[in-house]
Amino acid sequence: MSADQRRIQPRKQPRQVRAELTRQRILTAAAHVFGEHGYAAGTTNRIAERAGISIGSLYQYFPNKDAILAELLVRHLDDGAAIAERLQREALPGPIEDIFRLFVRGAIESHLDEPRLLRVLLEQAPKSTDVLVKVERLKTNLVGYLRALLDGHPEVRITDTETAARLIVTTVELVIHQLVADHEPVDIGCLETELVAMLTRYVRG
Amino acid sequence: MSADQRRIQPRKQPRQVRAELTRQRILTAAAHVFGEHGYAAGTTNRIAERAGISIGSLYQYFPNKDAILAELLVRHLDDGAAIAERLQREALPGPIEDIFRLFVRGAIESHLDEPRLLRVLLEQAPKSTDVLVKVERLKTNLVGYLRALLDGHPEVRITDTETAARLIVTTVELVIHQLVADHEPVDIGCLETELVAMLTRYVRG
DNA sequence: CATAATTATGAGCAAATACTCAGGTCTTGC
DNA sequence: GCAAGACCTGAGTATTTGCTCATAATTATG
Repeated sequence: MSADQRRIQPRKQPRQVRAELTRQRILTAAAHVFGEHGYAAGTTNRIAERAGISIGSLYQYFPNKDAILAELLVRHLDDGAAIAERLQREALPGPIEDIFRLFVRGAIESHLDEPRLLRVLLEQAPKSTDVLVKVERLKTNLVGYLRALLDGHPEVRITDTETAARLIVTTVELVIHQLVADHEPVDIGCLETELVAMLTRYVRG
Repeated sequence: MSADQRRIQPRKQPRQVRAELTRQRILTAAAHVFGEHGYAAGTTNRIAERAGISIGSLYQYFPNKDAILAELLVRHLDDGAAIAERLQREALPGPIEDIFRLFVRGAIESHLDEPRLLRVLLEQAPKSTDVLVKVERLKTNLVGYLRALLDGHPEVRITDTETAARLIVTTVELVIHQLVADHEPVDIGCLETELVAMLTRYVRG
């Protein structure tokens, strides 16, 4: 397939309005197609067709197929980072349970639309170093914040806060991915309640 | 790509010893190649090359590429089912913490070798109805067993045992998949300890 | 209105790859 | 030792698909 991706800028910059519009149409179509067919079967021609443009136009805005999915992933990561930042401002000192609830809600919130695409993003996304760094940065940020929280909160009775923070972040992320994108419809409310309960009782010892 | 898979039996049956040997060599090679390159880039020619046989021989034992991965998945599922069955016999009435530890250890145990392949299996495996049924059956079995355990154990103080059982099974499965196949080496011992602690405190209320 | 710049088109190329088949080699059974 | 069947071979086929490029259409500029 491909692994190079040496051409970063497929063209200089979109300068007209219709150009930016076409770009958006491509990304929207790609989100649908990748979510529907997966990455391998989500062909560029299909994306162009769904976007209502020609295949040539598509390649004027993206250097290759990987770049399209990477762009979608970057957008999702930026959304996640924004939510995480918001949470870190909102979460005033209070019961650890409330903080966890905010945390879990934020995670659920950012995965409600387009769960199928999300799955593709995280499972089959081409692992360009550029994007991987961004993923790692977001995760490290979350883990660091959570660890500081665990260290400073009076309710918390845990020694290995490093491992605990990682476990919590990983658990929330994965469980939500799984259950939101799952075939069997799970009640989101129940899930939230139980997940928060699990985390709370865990850290309170 | 492919989605048919109408030819189930590529040939009647292996009747000589070398035939069965070749079959094994193909599966072993496929496990390596899929684990190394992923499903899409794990070409049948590469598998044949690694197995030291010709591409024609490969297609005498498997009707198509999907079938090879499906066979690997079925084997892993059978292993998992065997371990689960063993656990359900071993786990005598005792502290819930000990039971969870056995549970977690069993899960880790069955994912230690070939973690990369495991990832491919679960993320990119072709979802033939046949295999999906087997996955669902194993999961339902585990959830049912765990729910009965939660319902009957004196230490447990949880009302929604159905959701709890699902949450626990999902969490253990996903966290272990993630951390075992992860790039960053996480201490398995720490992980086991914390995971068991989390589950135990969760169900004890 | 004329010229240049930007954007759009889509037939077709090159490469990759799942899979076939005609014809070999090895094993078995008598 | 000799057929008959089981097993193996690998060059080649058919198809898919990411992507290019020559050309056309549209928009900006002066």
